[in-house]
Amino acid sequence: MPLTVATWNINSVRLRMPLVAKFLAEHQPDLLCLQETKCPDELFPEADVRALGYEHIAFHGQKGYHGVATFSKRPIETVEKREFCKMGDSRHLCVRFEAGGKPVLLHNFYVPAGGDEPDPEINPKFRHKLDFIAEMHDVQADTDAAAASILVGDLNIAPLEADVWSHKQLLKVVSHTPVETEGLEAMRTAGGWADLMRQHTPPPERIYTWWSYRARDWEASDRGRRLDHIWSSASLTPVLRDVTVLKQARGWERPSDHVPVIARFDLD
DNA sequence: ATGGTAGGACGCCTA
Repeated sequence: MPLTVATWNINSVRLRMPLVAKFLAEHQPDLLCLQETKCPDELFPEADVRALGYEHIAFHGQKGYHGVATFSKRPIETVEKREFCKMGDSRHLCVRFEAGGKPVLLHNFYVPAGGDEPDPEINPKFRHKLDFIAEMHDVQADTDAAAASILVGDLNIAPLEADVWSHKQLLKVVSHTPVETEGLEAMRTAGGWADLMRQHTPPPERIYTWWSYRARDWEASDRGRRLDHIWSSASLTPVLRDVTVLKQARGWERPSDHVPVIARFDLD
């Protein structure tokens, strides 16, 4: 039985609990990391998640915005809920679990979207996004705290040309500007992280995990971006079996604008 | 060049 880890920006966990239930029933990942739960901790639907067979739950939420949560079939220990940029936002959650008899750290991130104007001088939200990525530099893949690390989440950046529907048309659009894409790649390599979604699907093959709500027909126009990511320490790349992007979830009833991404490892 | 949709919480911010 492979170890399976999934990530999904759910855009309100309470509204979309039926979709979470459908996804967990059909795919049964060992761990699921959600972003944009938009749910204060005291209102988190823990009982619903337990009823789906996920007994081990950690969350870091706030009212109205942001929020991350990690569900697991195996025991987890909350390691850290780190505050980035002294903003008081709930955008990170790190848990530890065991796989292959060894401890693994799992970081769940929701990186700021950054607003519309890609200029940090006039747009504080873009400044915040760049500062957030800079602060992520000290989240390292190799630490004394575990034998391996996984980092997942909505990083709100599509780093490669093959991660967007039009590289040229998105060069000045927040999520694909050079300062973001280069910043994210610099942070990823400095941290010792491997981009698992590109291990078996290298460019120029396109990968998207997000399609805007604003399109008349998201599937026909297919103007997607790869904003969601699964990274790991080098210790896990030899045991990566595959990564699946569940594109069909974008067509479910009242969907999130992001779809789940699932990585399977030959570990138990 | 613009505006398009969605969620939380109920006027407007964020994505």
